This record gives sequence, structure tokens and C-alpha cells, in this order.
Amino acid sequence: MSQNQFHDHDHQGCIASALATAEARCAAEGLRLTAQRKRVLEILLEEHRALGAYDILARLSAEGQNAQPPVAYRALDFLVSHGFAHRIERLNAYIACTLPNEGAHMPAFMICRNCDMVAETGRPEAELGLVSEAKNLGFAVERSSVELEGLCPACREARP
Amino acid sequence: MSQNQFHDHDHQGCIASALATAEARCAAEGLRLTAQRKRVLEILLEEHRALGAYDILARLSAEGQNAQPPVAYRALDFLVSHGFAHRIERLNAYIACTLPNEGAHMPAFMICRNCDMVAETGRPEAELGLVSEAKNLGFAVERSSVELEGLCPACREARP
DNA sequence: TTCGGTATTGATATGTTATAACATATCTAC
DNA sequence: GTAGATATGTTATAACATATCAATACCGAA
Repeated sequence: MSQNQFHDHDHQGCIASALATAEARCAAEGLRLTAQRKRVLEILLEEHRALGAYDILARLSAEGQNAQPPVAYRALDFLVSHGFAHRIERLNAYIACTLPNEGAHMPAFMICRNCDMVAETGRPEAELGLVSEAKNLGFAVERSSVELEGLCPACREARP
Repeated sequence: MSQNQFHDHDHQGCIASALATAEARCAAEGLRLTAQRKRVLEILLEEHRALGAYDILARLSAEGQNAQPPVAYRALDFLVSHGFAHRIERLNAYIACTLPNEGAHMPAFMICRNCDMVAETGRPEAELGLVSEAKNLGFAVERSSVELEGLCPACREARP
């Protein structure tokens, strides 16, 4: 996948590759990528945007499964805790990780307020700066959430 | 107030000073710090931690006001949109700004997962790095949310 | 192989956070 | 003092998330 999430990309390939990566990592780490978990990951990858838990439930129900809230939340917990997906706090929604090879990491997200597109990016030096600043204050960082809200390139052009 | 939020400080003075700042800024900018908005800001300042909207409603109800959800959310929207308070996405909660002189700004928060303490900090170069990285990708940042979760100094010592 | 523990799923109920919608009151400028 | 804008009161409901407990599937050890 391209470095720049805003560009077009080979979507089918990106889905297949992400699934393969998840399966490989689960096998390597003794995790169980069960049918439910895999299906939820597939849904996130297909949509390629942030989905609420109830959006996922709706998809599952449309497929004939009588899916109740815990079904989605359990699968999402698994995917998030192992780095296959991320929670977007700002949207109360979830998105497939675009860098699943890296395992648990500290991503940053750009969220378009117009089209709700979400792009993930690494944040090399910024991350270090924040964590070390916290460390100086005696605070031990374990997880981080960095979310930038604004206008994506497409929406900037559409409504300048 | 001290630079380091984890330290003790003059709480009464901090409340009075923050309220005075808010009143001065509202006067200067033609904003209306109505009784409800002021009361909600006072509650946030008194607690000096992140409060959910329904925590605030409970306080208001205890004071005899029959407060319904929109009462809290409207006051919080006002306070947040003008930089007198911040929303902590991770906690679905709100906290008084400790740097209200600066108007709208881009804060970062450290959230203790053990005691729920929230400390606000600026983030000089990290902020610039993130925003400029986004700009390079064509994304125009309008707001940001940076939240670090971990253990505060006190909780690190208590359970090492 | 079967036993027993652990992890996962199924199902119901409920808790928590946030907003829609519309009526009324208050302020401000003209 | 009236009009327009802003703020508040009130009811209802949408949207997001978890607790609980029973049933089943998986998996390693005896």
C-alpha cells in the first residue's frame, strides 16, 4: 500500500495482503483468528474507513447472523488489542490497521470532517518527543491516541 | 499554577484565577459567560479532573436544578469551543483548561489509567511535526487530540 | 482417548453517553 | 418596542458499550 493513504491503491490486493499478514502473525504468536474475528477484520478492510460497532453488527445481520452487540465488541477488542485494527476515539469507531506488520504501535490518524475518511500515519520524531516529555514529568506512557481533524485533499478541492 | 500538573498547587487560587481569566476573555471577545456556563466551568475547576456530562448533571441536580442532558452538553460545547475546557476523548469526559489565557490551542493530555488523573501539557515541537507532516500529505489540520495513557508518578510509586 | 481447564460464543438485559426536536425565554441592536 | 439572534427548558430517543451467565468449542496432559 502507498505511504499516502489519500491516494488510490489496489484495494483487493490490500485486503488480501492484510488478511494474510493477520493470519501469519496469529499463527506465529499463537493467537486464534476465529471465523468471527476474521470476518470483522474483512469487513473493516473492505470498507476502508472507520466503522462503528453497530455498523459492523448491521453487516453481520445482513449476512444472516443474529449478531448482538457483544459479538462485535469482542471481535473488535481482539483486533485492537493485537494491533490488527485501531479505535478512533473521536468517532467512536474502528478501522483496520494499515501497518499490521508492526504489531502494537503508536499510530496517528487524520480524520476528514467532511467525508469521514481516516488515514493512518506513523509519526517518527513527534512520537518520541511526546513520550520523552511525559517521561520527564514522571509519567509512564503505555498507549497513545493521536487524532488530527481537518479536511482531506479531496474535500479541500471540492469546497475550497 | 505549576508547569507540572502532577504537583500540588494552590487550588482555590487556581479556581479563582481561571474564572477571572474566563470572564475577562469573554468580556473582551463578546462571549456570554452565562450563569449555567459559569457554574459548569466552576464545577470542572473544583473537581480538577475529567468529569462526564452526567457527573456534571448530577452536581447540578444536587443543587436543586432539574438539569437534563442538553443543559450540560450545551454548556460544555460553549466551554470547549472557546478553549475554556477540553474534551478527553478517551474518557468521554471534560476538564477545565489549565492554560485558558491562550485561547484555542492544541493541548496534549496524560491520563493515568489507575487514578484517572488528567494532566494537560503543551507540545511545542511535536505539534509542529505532526501538523507539517499532515500538510505534506495535503491534509489541513483544524483540530487535534493527543492523549497519552499510562501511569502517573503517584500511581507508579504506589504499585511499582 | 478422554478428562479437565481455558477460551470463545450465544443470549438477555442494562448501563452510559449524546443528540434531535421543538417550545419558551432572554438579550441586543435598531 | 419590535425583530432577530442567542440561550434555556423539556421530552424523547439515538448511539455506543458492558455485565452476566449459560453453552459450546478447543487443546494440552494424563
